[in-house]
Order: sequence, then C-alpha cells, then structure tokens
Amino acid sequence: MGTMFGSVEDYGEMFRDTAAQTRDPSLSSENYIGTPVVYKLVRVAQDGRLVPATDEEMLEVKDLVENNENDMPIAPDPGQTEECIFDVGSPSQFLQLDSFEGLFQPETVEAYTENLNSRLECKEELVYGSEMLFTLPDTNYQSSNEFPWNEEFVQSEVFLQEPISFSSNGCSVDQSIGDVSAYSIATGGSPKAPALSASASNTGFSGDRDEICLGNLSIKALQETFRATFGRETTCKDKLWLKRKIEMGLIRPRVMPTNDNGLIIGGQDNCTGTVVAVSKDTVDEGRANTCKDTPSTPDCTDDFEDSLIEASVDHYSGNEDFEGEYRSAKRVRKATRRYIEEISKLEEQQQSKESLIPSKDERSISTVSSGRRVVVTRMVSLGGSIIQVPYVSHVRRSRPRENIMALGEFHSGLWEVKATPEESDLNLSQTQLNNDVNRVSGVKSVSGPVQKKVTSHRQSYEDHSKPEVDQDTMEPEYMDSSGDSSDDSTYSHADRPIMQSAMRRKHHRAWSLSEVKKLVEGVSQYGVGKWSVIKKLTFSSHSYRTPVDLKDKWRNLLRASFSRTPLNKMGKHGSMAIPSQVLSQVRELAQKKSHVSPARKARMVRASSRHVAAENLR
DNA sequence: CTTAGGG
DNA sequence: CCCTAAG
Repeated sequence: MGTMFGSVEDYGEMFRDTAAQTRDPSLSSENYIGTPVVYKLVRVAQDGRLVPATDEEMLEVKDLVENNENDMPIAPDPGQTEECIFDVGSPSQFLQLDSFEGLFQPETVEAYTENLNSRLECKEELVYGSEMLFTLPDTNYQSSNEFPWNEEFVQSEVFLQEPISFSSNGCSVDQSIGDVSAYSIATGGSPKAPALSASASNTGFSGDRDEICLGNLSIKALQETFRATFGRETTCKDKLWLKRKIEMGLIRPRVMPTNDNGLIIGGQDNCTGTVVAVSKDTVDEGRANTCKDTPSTPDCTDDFEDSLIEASVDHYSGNEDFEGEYRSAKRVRKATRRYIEEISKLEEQQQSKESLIPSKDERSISTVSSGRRVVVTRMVSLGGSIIQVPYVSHVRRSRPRENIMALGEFHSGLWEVKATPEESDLNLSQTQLNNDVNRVSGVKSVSGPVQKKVTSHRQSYEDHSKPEVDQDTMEPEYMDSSGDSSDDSTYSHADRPIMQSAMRRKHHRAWSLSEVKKLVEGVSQYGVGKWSVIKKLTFSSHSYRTPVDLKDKWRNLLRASFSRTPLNKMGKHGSMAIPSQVLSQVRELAQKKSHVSPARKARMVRASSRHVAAENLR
C-alpha cells in the first residue's frame, strides 16, 4: 500500500486513540472531539462482500477530502464524482483502512461526504455505488472486531436488492437487516427506534415539485430550504448538492405511493458499477449518546442518522457500459437513505395491510408506472415482512430465463414421483416409475397423496433395473439422474430461487446409432406406434428415452429415410449419418404401416410375458 | 395413460 | 425436445 494508505491508517490509529480516551466515562461528555467514530472506506463487491479500499480509491477519497478543505468541491474526477462539499477537518476523520490488503478489486469509486458542522466528530457521508452491498454472512468482518456491523453498520439500499442475496445466506442476515433499517430510520438518535417513527417527521414535505426553481436561490436560502425539508441545519455550501438533496427530499415522498400498486422511484436507473461504503467503526458503545449530549454538536444525532452507508443500485443497465452511462451528465441521484426509509415505511404498511399478501415467500409481480417510467415491482419477503422492490436482477442478466413453462413444473421443489398405486402389474408400474423418475420433466405431476416414498420406489426400481437388454446396460439409471443433477449443481446456489425451475430442462441426448438400431428393432417387433411397448421392452435400460422420444426419433428417421440425399458421411449437424441400411429398414417398416403380423404379435406377447416373468423373478 | 401431430 | 389434443 502506498503512502496514502499509510497515512490513512495512521489517522485511524489516531482515532482509535481518541476513542480509547473517550472510553473513560469522565471524559465522555465534553470530549466530543474524541468521539470514537472511525470510518472505513470499503467497497462493496458485486457479490456483496465488503472489501477494503485500494490505494487508488483511498487516494481518490483523500483528494475529495483534501480538496474539501478549501471548501471547494473539487472532485478528482469530474466524471466520476458528484459535486459535493466537504468541510470537514481532515481526512483523518474519514478513513481507516485496516489490514485488508489484497481483497480489493479496483473499481470506480465514489464517495460523497457532507459535514454538517465542520467538526470531525459528526459528519454525514453519502456514498453511492451500484451493485448491492449485502453479504453479511460471508464476509470476513465477523472475525474482525475492527469491523463491527451490528446496528451501527447501516446498510441502506438493502431493500433494493434481490432477495436471493439474503435468502441464501440464512436468517441471521434478516436479523441484521432489521436492525439496520431501524437504525437508519430513527430520527431520535436511537438506533432502536422503530422504523416508522422516523420517516414520518421527515416526509411532511409533500412539496411543490416546481421546486426546481431552487436554482435561483442563494446558498443561504437553499440551506434554509434544506432545514425546512429535513428538519435540520446544514452547513453545506454547495448549491448543487443542496438542491439535489432538497429535491430528493421533496420528491421522494411523492413518488412513493402509499398503496399497493405503487412505489418505485423515478430516475432510479442511473447506474454505477461499484460501491463505496463508508462504515463507521464504533468503538464505544455509548457513543451515540455521548454525541447527542454534547452541547456543541447539535447536529450530532442527525449526522449519525445520516451516516449510514448508501449505495445506489443499478437495476437496469449492464456493467459494461455503466462507466459511460455513469459519466453521462445528468445523473440522477437515487435511492439513498431516504428511499430506504420509504421502503421501510412501505414495508410497514404492507405488514399492516397484510392479508392481501400470502405469508409465503411471495413474489407477486406487478407493473407500475410512475410518470413516464414503468417499473415492474414485486413483493419480496425480507426478514419476515413483505416489501416491494423493483423487479430486476443483475444475476439473471447473464443467464437468460429459460423456458418459462418449466417454471410450473417445480413448484413444490420436491422431487415428487408419480405413483401408480392401482397398477396391477408391479413390474409395469416399476418401469413406468423409472421413466418418471428419470425423465426430468417427469417430475411434474402428482396425483393423489405425494406420500409415496420416492426412495422406496427408486430403490425397488433399481433393484430389478438390471435390464436383460444388451448394450448400454445399467449406466443410464444412475448416469442419467446424476447427470441431471450435476448439471444443476453447476449453477450458483445464489440463483436457486429463480433458476431452480428454469434449470430443469431436459437435456438433449443425441441418439446413438445403437439406439437407433434398437429403435428400429423395436418397431419391427412391435410395430410403429407402439412406443410405450418399445420403450418398456426394448429401451428399458434407457431411462432417458420416453415413448414420445422414440416416436419423435422415428419420425426423424422416417424423414431421413425418405430424403433424397441420404447424407453420405456426416449428418447436417455433425452427427453421424444413419447407415443407409438402417434407413431402408425404416422405410420398409414404415410401409408396413403400423400393422403387426399375427406372428409378430404372438412374439410380442411372448416377449412381454417373458419380460414380466423376468421382472417377477427379481 | 398413450398416441399423434404440431411447434 | 416440448406441448396438446385426442382416444
């Protein structure tokens, strides 16, 4: 790490020292300057992990901070940062990097800071980024007390995130979220304050939208407006920032509907690819109170309230062009703490309204238009409650949804096996079961009680699954099923909720020549159209071939056999061409239509009974 | 459920 | 390969 890093770290140390001081009860009340709040610059990786900032990012932020000392919003990179005022004392207040080197992946960094009273003990930091920042369970912060999340670590945009992010991580996350949201909303400075208490006081401004004449206001006026809007003072001197902030404060409440059909914020699609999260490292438990009690820092609590991590999520644009789009001039600020508050409020409402929403992990999708923008939202259960979030997924982006029909097939998510209880012929039922079990889509329906134990069926099938059929013996059974599942397992578990059903597509399995021959043989024995029989008797070992498959294949063979150009060597699609001999055989059989000679019929019966007998022996 | 046929 | 309609 470069020098910057070192210095930052030093600052951090400095901070910790002061923190240690204030731990002394006798000092706590007056020594506000020593308020043990340590900030860390972290970035939220795409997968949600929190990773410490890199040198570059640190530099960037430092620039921000330093420039700020001149009270001039000089951003290191105009394209990447927004105007902002930083009238804080020194960088030391901001950053502390711990020993996280190596974890960081350089990405665009954006950090916005705002200090309301130019004191280092209280400040507001706004950080924007895109990819959501949630992954509590997997991060290593837990092993490091340097990174206490608890309630102090406030995650704001959480609710915009795809549910899967949490669901796969266990309930502890939900808990955390709960705490977090509560904290972020609390106005009274009490982290424990109920979510609702907060937003109410802030959203009184149902304001005139034509407030865009803010541009003509002086800084003073803007500050005043700010105060009116947010109920607190600000020393921010940046017009743009103030305007934006105020607009956000004014607009957001309006956009957020209070009913079921609503929500969703307009102009929320500006994108960012990265996230910078600045978290506060609370060294002292009683910090908040200490701060609040400090006479000379009236804004303290507000600041604390504000000093949560904020990140905006890009829902609609890919990562690729995010850079360009991000830099595009009129970026609209979006989804920050306030948005979260609203979400929470909405959540609250949802809860109270309840009854409308299934208690399940419901995902009702609805389309909502907000102004010009049409947004699809859906209900998502988060920590037991239901909230409405934009229906987007960056996960799915990479992997297009597959056949939707498949969605219906796996509702229960259980491998239900169709049972044929009334089936008199045990062997037959077994075999059929076999088919169903192995046929991927065969998992579909269940008639009657599902109680039939899958295992027992499977077991019994496997017991006598030893086919009397020659080649390719056995293998299909295990190979097939395991093959299927292994296919699935290659997909990220995080995608599970969404993908699980889509995943279930029957894979194509090329017909081998031996299979074709067998098919022809089967047809010759039992006749065209007796797919079920052929399947049962001739393809008993090929679990993956269903009667329909046979039929389809036969159709193809037929077509091929009558084709003028018998494809000499390789089939069109690279598959082995079917020997002309076989094809002629097919043609011959086809001509005989489906009718089976009495002799064949007898033979068939015999074969069948033989088969049955064989089965019974097992 | 099995077949046939269309997609 | 999937789906559906028809026995």
